[in-house]
Order: sequence, then C-alpha cells, then structure tokens
Amino acid sequence: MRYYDTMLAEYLKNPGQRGLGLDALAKRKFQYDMKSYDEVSQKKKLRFDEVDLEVAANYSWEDVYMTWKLYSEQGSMKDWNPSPVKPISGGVSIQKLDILQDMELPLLKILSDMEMRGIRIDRDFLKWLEGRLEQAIWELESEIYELAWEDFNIKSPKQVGELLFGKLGLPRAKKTKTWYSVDSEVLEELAKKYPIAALISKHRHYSKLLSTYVIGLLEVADEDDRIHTSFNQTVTATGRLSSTNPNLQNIPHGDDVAWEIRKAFIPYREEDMLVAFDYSQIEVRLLALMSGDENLLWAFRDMRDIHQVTAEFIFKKNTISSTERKFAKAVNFGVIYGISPFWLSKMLDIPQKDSRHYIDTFYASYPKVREFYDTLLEKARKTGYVETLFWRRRYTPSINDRNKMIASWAEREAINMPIQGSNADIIKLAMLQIQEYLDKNNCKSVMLLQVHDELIFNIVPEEKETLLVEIPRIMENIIPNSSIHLKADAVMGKSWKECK
DNA sequence: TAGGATTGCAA
DNA sequence: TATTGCAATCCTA
Repeated sequence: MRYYDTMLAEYLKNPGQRGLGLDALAKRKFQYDMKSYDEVSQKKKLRFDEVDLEVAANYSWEDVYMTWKLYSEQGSMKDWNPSPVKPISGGVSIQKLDILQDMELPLLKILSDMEMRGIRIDRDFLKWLEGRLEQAIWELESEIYELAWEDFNIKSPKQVGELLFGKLGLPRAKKTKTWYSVDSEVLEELAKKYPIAALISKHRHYSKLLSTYVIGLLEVADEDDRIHTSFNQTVTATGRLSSTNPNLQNIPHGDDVAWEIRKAFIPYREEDMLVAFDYSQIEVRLLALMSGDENLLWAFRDMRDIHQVTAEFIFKKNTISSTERKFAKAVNFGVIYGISPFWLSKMLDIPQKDSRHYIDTFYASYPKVREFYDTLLEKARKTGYVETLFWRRRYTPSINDRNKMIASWAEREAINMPIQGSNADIIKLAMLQIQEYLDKNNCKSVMLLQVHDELIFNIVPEEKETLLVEIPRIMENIIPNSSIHLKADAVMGKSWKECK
C-alpha cells in the first residue's frame, strides 16, 4: 500500500517548526482558511455522521484537495536534500536514503500498530500501590505539620518556601525567577541539618509517583488493562520520537519505590515475557564513528569500558576508583551535550579549575573529537544547519546571533543534534528491519515500546530463543561496514522491572 | 479557564 | 552556565 503524510514531509524539512497540521499548512502555503469542525458540527453538538450530507461534503473536499495540493508541492525529499552519499570515518560511506519514503513513512505504520496494541498493566498491583503510597503520604503530612507547627499545602513551592525561609528562617540557596528555590537539590542540602526538609523531600517523591504514574496510568488503562500511548513523530528538533497520553518514555527506575512502578508493566499472557533490547553506550559510539577518533574507536574495538578508558586518560593511571569512573562518565556525557567547565564543576562538586582540566584532557585524549566539533560548528555557522548520519537536518540559524548567550545556546544544540539525531535514525531503522523480520517469519511476538535507545517487546515462549539472538543482531548491523561496532543487549523478565 | 512557573521523571 | 522531551500542580491573569 502506498501512503503519504504532509505533516511528516513538512517536519523533515524543518523539524523545529510548529503548526504542521493541515489547517496551518493550507493557511501558510496557500493562504487558505479551512473550515473548522466547530463550524460544521455547530460547536461539537453533532457527530460527523449527524451532519447534513451537503455540509459534510463541503467540509470534506477541503481536506482532500489541500492534502493533494501539499503533496504536489512537497514532492520528493530529493528536491531539498541533494547530496547522494555521505563520507564518514574509515572510508565508509552511508548510501543516502530518503528519510521520508524509506524511514518515517514506513515507521508510521509500525508506530500506529504499537499504539493500538498497547502494553498490559497489572491493575490490581497499581491499586495496591496507590493505597500504600496514599498511606505513606498521609503519615508524612502529619509529621511535617507537627514540625511546622501549622498546616499548609506541601505541594505548593511558594508555601514551602515561605515556611522554610520565612517562618523557620532556614538558609536560602539558589533563586528561581520569582523567589528562592525549594527544589530537590535545595531540600537535600537542607535535609542534612533539618529533618523537616527531608520529610518534604520524601513527600514530593511519593506524590510524584502517586499522581503522575500510579493514578495517571490507572486513569488511561482500557478495559483490557492495556495502556495505549501516542507516539508523536513530528515533535522533536532532533528526530527522536516523543510519547504522550501517557508518556511511557519517562517511567521511573530509581532504586526504591520508583522501581515498583515498572512491576506493573507485564506481558500479555502468563507464559509470555517482556524483553528489553537496548543499545549500549550508543551516543559515545556514534561520537567515535562520526569523529573518526582513533582512541575512541580502539577503545570500542577492544571492547573496553569507555568510561574507564576516559578515566585512565584523565587521571593518567590504570587503577581507577569508582569516583574517578563516575567523573569520567560525566565528562563523556558532558562533552556530547557541550557542557561548560562551570556546569561540570557544579555537577561533580569540584573546583572549576579541575573540571576545566578534565574537559581539556578529554579533547587532548580524543583529538579528532575536537576537530569534528570545530568542523561541525564552522559548517553550522556557514550553512545554518547540522545533519545526522542519515541526513536528517536541523536548522540552527541563531548560531550567528550577536547575543553571545543565544549563539552559544545554538552551538550546544548544533553539537548535540548529530549524535542524538543519528541515534534516533538508527533505532528507527532497527524498528523497520525488526518488524520486517517478524512479518517475514510470521512471528507472534510484538513490539510494544520505543524509549530512545531501547525497544520493549512482548515475546511468546516458542520464539524466545530465536528473537533473543536475532533482534540484537539486527540492531547491531544497522550501519553496514561501519568502523564502529554497535552493541545491543537483551534483558527479559515477567515485568518491566525485571528487564534491568 | 488559560497559561506561566516550578518541579521532576526519562534517554 | 548540559541535550531532547511530557506532565502534575499551583496560582495568577
């Protein structure tokens, strides 16, 4: 079946823009005001099948005609993205594919199937968790009121601030736009001396889990105990998906009660398993691939722990403590996001002199990473855009802004996009190839979720052995003849919690 | 009731 | 003064 989507086409031309719907595009491109459904249905009083036929027809032709007009105008992606082959490191080239025709449009069908399928939850377990959290929150509440000598709304940052910094006179730390911050960082610091801060912190944590996850998920589960998220394909600036109603891409996995939330996600049938397949350290691997840095490439070729390797460079020794590894990990990630020494020092709670040294040493150890970023920024300043491995494009025109803050913000966007966006390209291609494999082999196992660098499946017992091998194999071989080895791990369990 | 502000959850 | 997201809640306009 052939199909097309004007919204996807427009998104790919410029993923930053809003107003990609048919109405907005008709207005923007053809100065045409489409009739609203409100007009036709007399302010939603009528269902569409109750609308007078002539009125309905008069409303419908616009959708058809405007879609066709846009389709004709948009044409093929090749018109605006002409280069045929992209040279990357190690003499490897990536054959240009048309990301609309060969990636996003086929993915649309897969995402739609995933949404309709839904993921099963254990409603009874969530109900039980709801009661337990309510009880815990209620107890915390009384303790807090006792220490505060008054009742107030603990969920109101304003009232918490007034109590802590006003009535109780606790030391103030950082500011928000309007007053003094009472976020978790501040509360944790205060909690060292003042028990009430620890209690408020815990209350926050439990309230978050209860309202967003327990109640939130129970509210949207259907009569078959399944949750159907919406995967949005035209929201992010980098090419990632996003998930709403509910967002299933930010389910907690903290080390305590938060983990319990994931216990509620279960396979369709008693005998099935949930399996999570995730790309291991894909962003640093992509940095190695795209920069062509030999030291990074060697580290992965030798199957080294990349944070350990960076730590060895930074601290110039072979025995690395867990703190040193943690620091190196923060540096590895920080570089991908274009972090400043200031922020890194704050994050690691070390002097700015040290954090600056760590970042400098990183670039000295992986010299081609700096070259890669220099070239990237130079090109972004000249052309106004950056691109992924598979030619997805993001425009960052403000990189030439006279305001230095605005320009450096755009620089960080430009630095991050090729990595985050290539990651998105790769997992999207993996989803296509995996689905193709499942179809070809008449598999009963199905894809349920995508969480940026991992895929969650409902696996039936008779396919377990094969798919646990085949799916990672497909994921690892998305880039043909690559100088870098992509690594995919599989973890299975009777609930999402066990897939860790 | 709409929307900004704050907060916190994920990769 | 680290990238990309979504949502609950409070509270003002």
